[in-house]
Amino acid sequence: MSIAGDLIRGHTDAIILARLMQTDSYGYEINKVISTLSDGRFELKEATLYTAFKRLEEAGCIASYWGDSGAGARRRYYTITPTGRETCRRLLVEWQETKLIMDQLLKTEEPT
Amino acid sequence: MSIAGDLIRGHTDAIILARLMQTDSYGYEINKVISTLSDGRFELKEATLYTAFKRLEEAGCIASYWGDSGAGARRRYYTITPTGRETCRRLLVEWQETKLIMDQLLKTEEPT
DNA sequence: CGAAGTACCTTGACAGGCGAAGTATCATAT
DNA sequence: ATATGATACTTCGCCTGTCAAGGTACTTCG
Repeated sequence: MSIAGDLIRGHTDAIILARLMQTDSYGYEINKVISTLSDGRFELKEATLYTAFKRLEEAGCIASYWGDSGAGARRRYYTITPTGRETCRRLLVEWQETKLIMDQLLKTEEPT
Repeated sequence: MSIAGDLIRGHTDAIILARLMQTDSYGYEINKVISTLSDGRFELKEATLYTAFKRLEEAGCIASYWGDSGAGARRRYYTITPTGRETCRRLLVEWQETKLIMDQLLKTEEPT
């Protein structure tokens, strides 16, 4: 992985929820979308992803149901709950804030 | 803390190195600077900070020396090494990249 | 003297990411 | 038939970084 795992830590939930804001989906697909959207530079490992699903479901942010498998194994679809939407919005705001603060903290006046 | 610790996770090293790019400093002061620059919204806990110093020193990114204490206890100053500068530059680039990718991943078309 | 500010350090618990390994289904090629 | 590869989910256990808590030590001020 080009971008280390610790950089995504704390953002996994936000990423997953943001995906589910668009449409219901399932693990395998979400992983692919993330990979695609990031040009292959971000990648959630399966273990990470499914752990996150479990965590989010326990937190009431998402709900799951078994869906039809187009081709291959059965799929467990996830849908975002109202709580999840709210959490997602909060996380998005936090991300915007984090960006600003980080930019401030990382500012250097190193002579070129 | 308004911004959860996990959001900075993986960025601590970058923050510290960026500070040391400006000037030599010591733990207590760096913590204050971070707090000031972020309007009190980011805060590295002491344990985290000193753990990071240790990690960075072992990695050859920083070096330390005992300095004079203006008032109060003795201070262990840290200075950034060439390796540290290089690491810092890399982390800054990674941060820029992370921002772009995250923005991409968090994009939602939620109707207002 | 005692309290408060400055300054550093360590231990142990906890949580999240992830390598690894396993299970199961279906399509396609051999 | 059977093997391979893509699809798809799950669990276990390790590793690493954060942090609460507690400790040490010096200086200044009342």
